[in-house]
Amino acid sequence: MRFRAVRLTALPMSTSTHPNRTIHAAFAEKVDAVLSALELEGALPPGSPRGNVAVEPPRDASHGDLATNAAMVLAKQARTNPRELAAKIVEKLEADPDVESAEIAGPGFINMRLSDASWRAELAAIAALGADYGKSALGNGVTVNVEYVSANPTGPMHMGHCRGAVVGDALASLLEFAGHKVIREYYVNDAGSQVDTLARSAHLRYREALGDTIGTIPEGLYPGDYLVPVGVALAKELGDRFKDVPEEEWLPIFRAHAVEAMLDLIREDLALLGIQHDVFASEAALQAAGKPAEAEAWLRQHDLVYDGILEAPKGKTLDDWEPVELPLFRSTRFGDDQDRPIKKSDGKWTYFGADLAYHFQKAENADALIDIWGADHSGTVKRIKAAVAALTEGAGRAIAFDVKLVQMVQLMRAGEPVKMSKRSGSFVTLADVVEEVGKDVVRFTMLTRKPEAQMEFDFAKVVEASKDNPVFYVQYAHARIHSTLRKGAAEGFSPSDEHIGLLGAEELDLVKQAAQFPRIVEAAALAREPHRLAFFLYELAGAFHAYWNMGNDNPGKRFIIADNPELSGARLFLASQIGQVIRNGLAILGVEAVEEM
RNA sequence: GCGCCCGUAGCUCAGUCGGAUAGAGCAUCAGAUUCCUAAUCUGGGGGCCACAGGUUCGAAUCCUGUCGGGCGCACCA
Repeated sequence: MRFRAVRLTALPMSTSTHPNRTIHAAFAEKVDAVLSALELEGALPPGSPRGNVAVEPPRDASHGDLATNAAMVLAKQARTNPRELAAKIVEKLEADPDVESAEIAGPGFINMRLSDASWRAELAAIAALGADYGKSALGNGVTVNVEYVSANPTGPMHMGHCRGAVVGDALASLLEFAGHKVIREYYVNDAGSQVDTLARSAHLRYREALGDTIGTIPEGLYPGDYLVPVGVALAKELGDRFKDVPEEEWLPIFRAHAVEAMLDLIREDLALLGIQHDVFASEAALQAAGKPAEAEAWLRQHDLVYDGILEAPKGKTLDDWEPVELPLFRSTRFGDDQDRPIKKSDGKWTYFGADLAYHFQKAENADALIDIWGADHSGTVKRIKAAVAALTEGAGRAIAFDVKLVQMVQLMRAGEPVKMSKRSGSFVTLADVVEEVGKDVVRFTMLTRKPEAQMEFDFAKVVEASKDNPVFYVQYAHARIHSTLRKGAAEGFSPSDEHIGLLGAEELDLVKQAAQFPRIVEAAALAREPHRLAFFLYELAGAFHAYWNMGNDNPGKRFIIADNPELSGARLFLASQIGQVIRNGLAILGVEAVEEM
């Protein structure tokens, strides 16, 4: 079976993966080398699996810079107890000039302190890599298709779409930064009954534009004003020849026009958030190209689609339920609770029937798929996972597929919920919110909670300029760094790595915190959780502000020391690199790193 | 009735493929500060990680069950 791409308007540019070795990766390799040496000496059986060996910063900084559980994980295989094995590991680690100290703690942890020189080298590495600092080769060029937003093209975007849009976009950027090729895709549901409703609503506005009195918009049609200009445009372009003719004659034409107009609206809304998709995939085009039929034929051939009758839903009474024979996909074979119809009794494809073919099409151009959905679609996750498994495994190429559910956002205004009603058309649009609070606030706020948790979005809290507001706090740190650099320049000081040997423990603590960035990027990418970056940035900003505050009481801790150009240069260099890391992180989240506030 | 997500401090939330004494902000309490590196600072108290079992050197984290909240549950999208 072979599907061709439908309207694959653009292929993503390949991201340059930048395999830079971070300090954490370098020390993980050192530990690994020690273990290999121990194998050669016979202290460890050769080929001991090391999958569970971790080298990471301990939770409690007083334990040192890095800790490893290697001795505890491998003690059993070495037929010894963890502390004894740890002693052997420690002996070898201590021989490394970059290891200041290595100690055994608790049940067999090994705590390491790294030399100041290695932290200074990491600081220099941030400067050398600049915007590339933190990039990872983790993704290994694997192409990931991230499908997000995919709102029905029946009107402008409202706040219900916003969280998924931001999370999806940040995730896409994160994966790119971590070495993946990414396709940002939007699935356009332009084949269902909703776009027919849209077409009828547009026709009404068209008649209105031609002078008909339309009165109140009938129940079941979209009442929003945004269709008025669509009607005007249609009247201008088509004249009055579709005014009094049967629906069959104008519906497809009006539908196509209206959908295109709505997509323009949506693209504008997305642009306000800084979001741009690579591909808008049309459901109608997919169907016109016969993709669902191809999928059905293939599935029937493999006994994965059959004609059957659905059982009546349990725990719910439906007055008009009657048994009907439909083509059903055997999703139960892949863990779903029920087989699912791919066609309706009128012969048209169900949403699922088309979606199944659509996912297979995506799988043809990518190695892994991610869908970002609203939590109200949680019930359909199993069936689509089943479909992807059936189609891709059947085609001999199993594809990693992940559905991320994004919970609803409760809009609040000064503690009171904002009422939204779709029926009356009084929903809060995304454009209104962005206009009121700004793109950066919307994006960052949406990323300060894990997506699967419900969240509140309070207009009042979110624009507050204080340290209680994470967006402000992080941006302020960056702005503060730049104002310091400006001030330094005005006084004749510029950042320089010449004397970074002058930086002491408190300054290096800042470096240690910033040096976590590459790890956080990888962990967030693996977990597909961009919000981890937001928390990291908040903490890094906090550490920077805390250091800054020391300068209030102790002028010797300020960045600019008038009579000490060497130290000033080194500290400004430090500040500049902290700024670089904040900038890199904010760039992934799509939030501007402002230089002034 | 079934499925998915969630349950961590008074509140809003983090918590690294299982790791050491479970963290942050708000609120509260006690101090500092009115200087300019504006849009505060330092510190304290506060926890049965919903509950009960299980897995193992070790569980907030994994598994099972119970309770509570959200979302969804014929061919809609």
